[in-house]
Amino acid sequence: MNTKPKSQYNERSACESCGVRQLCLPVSLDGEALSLMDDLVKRRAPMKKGDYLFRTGDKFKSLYAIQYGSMKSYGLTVGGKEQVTGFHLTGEVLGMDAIDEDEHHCNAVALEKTEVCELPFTALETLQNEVPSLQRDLNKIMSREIRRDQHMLLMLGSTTVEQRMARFLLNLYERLQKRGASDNTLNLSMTRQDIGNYLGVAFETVSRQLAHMQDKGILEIKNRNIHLLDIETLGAIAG
Amino acid sequence: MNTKPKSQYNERSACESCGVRQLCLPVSLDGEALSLMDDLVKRRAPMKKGDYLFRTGDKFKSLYAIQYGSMKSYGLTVGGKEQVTGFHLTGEVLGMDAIDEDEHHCNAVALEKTEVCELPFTALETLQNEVPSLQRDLNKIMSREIRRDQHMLLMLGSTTVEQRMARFLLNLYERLQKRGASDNTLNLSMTRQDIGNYLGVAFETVSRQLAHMQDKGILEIKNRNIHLLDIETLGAIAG
DNA sequence: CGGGGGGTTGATACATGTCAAGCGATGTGG
DNA sequence: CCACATCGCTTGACATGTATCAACCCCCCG
Repeated sequence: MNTKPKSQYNERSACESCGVRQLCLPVSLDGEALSLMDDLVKRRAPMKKGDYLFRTGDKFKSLYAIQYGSMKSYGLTVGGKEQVTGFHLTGEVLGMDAIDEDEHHCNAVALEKTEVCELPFTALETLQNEVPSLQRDLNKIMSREIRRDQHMLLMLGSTTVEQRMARFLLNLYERLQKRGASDNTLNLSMTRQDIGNYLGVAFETVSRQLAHMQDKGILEIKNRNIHLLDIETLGAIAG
Repeated sequence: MNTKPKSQYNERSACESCGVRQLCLPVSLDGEALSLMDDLVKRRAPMKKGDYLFRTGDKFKSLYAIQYGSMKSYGLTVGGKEQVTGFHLTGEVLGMDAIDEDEHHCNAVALEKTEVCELPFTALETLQNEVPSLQRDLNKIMSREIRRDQHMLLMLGSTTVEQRMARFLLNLYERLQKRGASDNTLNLSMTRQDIGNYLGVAFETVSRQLAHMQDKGILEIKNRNIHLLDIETLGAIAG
């Protein structure tokens, strides 16, 4: 049904709503280039909680930009245990780890109802040749991902669990702020288990740390909603 | 003295010896492109232990490829404490975190006598336009860096220190193997303190863990030389 | 309504951080 | 070239934080 040229316009809307403009920011594309870009963006059927976007070993085809929802990525240790490597929020790009060896090196699974835009990579590379500014943008997006990961490393390097927890929460907070969140509430889509796995602590410890922070008046817990009350103190704990 | 065109040939040699061919691998450049590439690579004076390659806030100008030696990169927490984010060995590329916002976000300091090649980034981007394969290579290099960092995250996510230690050692081992190391000896250029900081444990614990592994016959410690005796067991501990 | 997964909380053992002392290697200045 | 100072490393003792096991509750979903 979507074979008519007009359908491209649908995709274009899709693209814009999925935030390609935001994602690629600072996107320096002019109208024409943007249109070319829009043409290559594919929509994907919405995923429900637990659906996989890709798995370890899958052939690399596309980058994915999260339109709404959230995902987690994880690898398996040699022992076969799950090891969470990251959480991905609306507006962020996944799959860049796969460019090098042409296959994915982690599993990406939706934590809630989630929709992504697909950016076929060969098309992206071709377009890169025609539009130098796109090449710059892609470099920047990848650079940002590198910085994000290194920031995480910095986060996890702390000795005390309280610090890691504080840094984790602040990190989520900042990422949401960047996306235009107005209030101080984090709607965690991941389980305590995921958080603990990610931070390298037992999930009971996550629970206790949160409770402790609540006691100190730093935040308020309502199931998976964390309302941050005292961001300054949280920052002080983070170090 | 080096103003004659011939001097470019020196630089070319420099480039090759610094491993641009290796670094950019799979480098698909043909002779002409490689020559262009060589032209843009700059040599840098050797650094001695403690010299800085760049610091947080420095304007981003170049990527750097380590010709020989090793470096560590670290950031500062809000509290002003050092937080090691990575160790970089011969043949690896630094500085990619800075592309996005045009300034460096960490400090890079030599851990021993070290020499790097400088790859001025604007020149690299220009050349990228002329040589599409270079663009692919750069994408791949950045992708590899992303994967490296995510692998580290996976490493640090474990609860037991023994595991982290094992993963750390194996990681170094693998990186050296890739660079053609033949024996199983790690010549650590970083202090126990750096390792502890990086792994999020007290440096005394690093010391004890190593001693413990030595007791079990997994490795042999001679100051900063770690001779791996039983890599299988080490892998089993790593999980 | 029942079941199950996720979350909290408590008790206990153990691992790790911290403080402290001493050792060894390295480099510097006399 | 040696002596000394310094830094890095190891090892011990102790207190504390965290993992682990277990019981229970809550909420969501079927």
